Amino acid sequence: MTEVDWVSRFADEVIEAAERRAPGKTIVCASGLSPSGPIHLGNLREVLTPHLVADEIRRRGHDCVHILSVDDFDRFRKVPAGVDPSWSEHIGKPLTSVPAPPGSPHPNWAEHFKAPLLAALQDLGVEVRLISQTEMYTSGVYRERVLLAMRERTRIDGILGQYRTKDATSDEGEDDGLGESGYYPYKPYCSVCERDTTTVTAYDDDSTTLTYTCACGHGETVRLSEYDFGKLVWKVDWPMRWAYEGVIFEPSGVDHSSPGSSFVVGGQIVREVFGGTQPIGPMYAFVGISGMAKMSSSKGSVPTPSDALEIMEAPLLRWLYARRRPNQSFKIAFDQEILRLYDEWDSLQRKVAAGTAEPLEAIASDRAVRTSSGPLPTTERALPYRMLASVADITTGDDEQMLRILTDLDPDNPVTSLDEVRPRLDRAAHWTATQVPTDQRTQVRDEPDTKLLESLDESQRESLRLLLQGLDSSWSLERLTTLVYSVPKVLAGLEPDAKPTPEVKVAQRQFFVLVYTLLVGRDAGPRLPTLLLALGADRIRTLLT
RNA sequence: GCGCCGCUAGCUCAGUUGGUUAGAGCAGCUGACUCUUAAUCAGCGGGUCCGGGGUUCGAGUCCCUGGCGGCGCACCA
Repeated sequence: MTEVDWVSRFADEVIEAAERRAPGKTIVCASGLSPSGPIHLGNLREVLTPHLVADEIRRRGHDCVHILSVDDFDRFRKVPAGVDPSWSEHIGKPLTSVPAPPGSPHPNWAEHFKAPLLAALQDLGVEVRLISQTEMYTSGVYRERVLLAMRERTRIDGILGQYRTKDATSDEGEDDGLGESGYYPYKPYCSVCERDTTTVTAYDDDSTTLTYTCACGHGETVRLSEYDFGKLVWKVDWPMRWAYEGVIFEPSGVDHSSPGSSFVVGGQIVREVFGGTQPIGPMYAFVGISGMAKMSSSKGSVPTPSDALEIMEAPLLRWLYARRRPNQSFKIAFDQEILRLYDEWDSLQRKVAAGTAEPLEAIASDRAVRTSSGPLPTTERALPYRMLASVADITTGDDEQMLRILTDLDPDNPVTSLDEVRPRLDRAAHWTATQVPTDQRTQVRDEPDTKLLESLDESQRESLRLLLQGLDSSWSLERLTTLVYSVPKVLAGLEPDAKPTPEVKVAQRQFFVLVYTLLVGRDAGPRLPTLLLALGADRIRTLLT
């Protein structure tokens, strides 16, 4: 078969471009993230898209590195809701110079948001070479490029000018050489207050002396060839890094698709100023969330990769990103949809095992379950997520009870330890506990429904009596199953193991509804024998009499 | 105003360089099942491929033009 997915197509393109641009050298795929706040599932696409492509390139035997640039040298822009307003004094400082939010174990703001992402990436099997922009700038490795950009500032200003649309006539005055109003692609952080509330007032190419004033009152003249506390403005910074790292592939969000956006402008700057080439850069669409029980967006609590990994296993999350082309938006299920999603995944795994999966499906599955370094951890015994969620629901996640129920499930091949069904069980339990609305949780009644009990007719009472009578001698999942189905038969005068007539079937339904109503206050619930087993005989007696 | 993306079955999406009767999963319907992991299995029905033009022997696919929806941009990173 010659079916190819989007990952493979990009890999073709990247390998070809790499051979043209830098034959024999390690292929560079790149991602960039700003740790200015929680790194959410949309940002994950910035990492997973190059990851999948890089992984495919490696699978084909090429040298390939995936770099992850962390823009931790960006300025702290605003204090998010929920953080002490006093943090506003840090606005303008590099993210690595801002203290982490209160209570965080991390040394600074950037670390605080970066750490959980790195943990998630590890779980996802994503291997990257981390690059801290703070380290890069302050260690001076970009120095030559910074000086180059300053020397070329007029050219850069001209390029940027081509994309400026706002009343170009008003304050336009050929101000190229005029110190104060001149354009500088570099912004120093103030050496006293650490903020970027600075203005460059003079620069001399030969001596590289740069004079700036800061809103804090400080002002000084430094030698840019020695001063490393500052950075290129974003639209110049990005192309500079493309050239520096030799990036061949780096996607970007759709917000970079506008005219005059950094990706478009960057393409011109990297060519004309840095003598580099623009990477292949698909735009990826946004990732939405379905469900996410009542998380008010005003609180700014958008789900992160770590949040997703608490309710689903890593291969499943990888699958979601791998099976859709980058330009398609998709949603990640935090609501009931996840049950369907897991069903679909399990069914796909069965098809793959049987060799009956569609080629494209099989490819997506393969990208989800392994990387070029090997397979991702899986659950040894992949019981249906739906069932695990149910078991967690009625036992409220109690290990002992869950094990008992799971053990009784299949007596011929019993679950002997919860570890067999982990980590999937933990994901399902966590989902049940955190995402299922309380009105959909199984809520076992505290008190008997006396009103309903009193209104029952004689045959209904008799059915309950028969059930209670048989409880003790039927205390296993299988025997309880037999018991609950036999009650209506006996009531109809048939043998307990008689073949059910249509009338009996109707009676069974009604009986089940009655028991469900009395136990959980609804007309349906987890499979009845399972529910009974979970509740225990005493509780059942209390509620049914 | 400008730009990017999307529009195919009730829903979520496949549909390869244009090529026979447009596919899948879920949902739905029907049936099976001494009988239910909030099931399972088998089968069935279901589409003006957003509208309108054009190119072509042939268009879901290419071009133009409207519409609707999402996202973004205007010297911010």
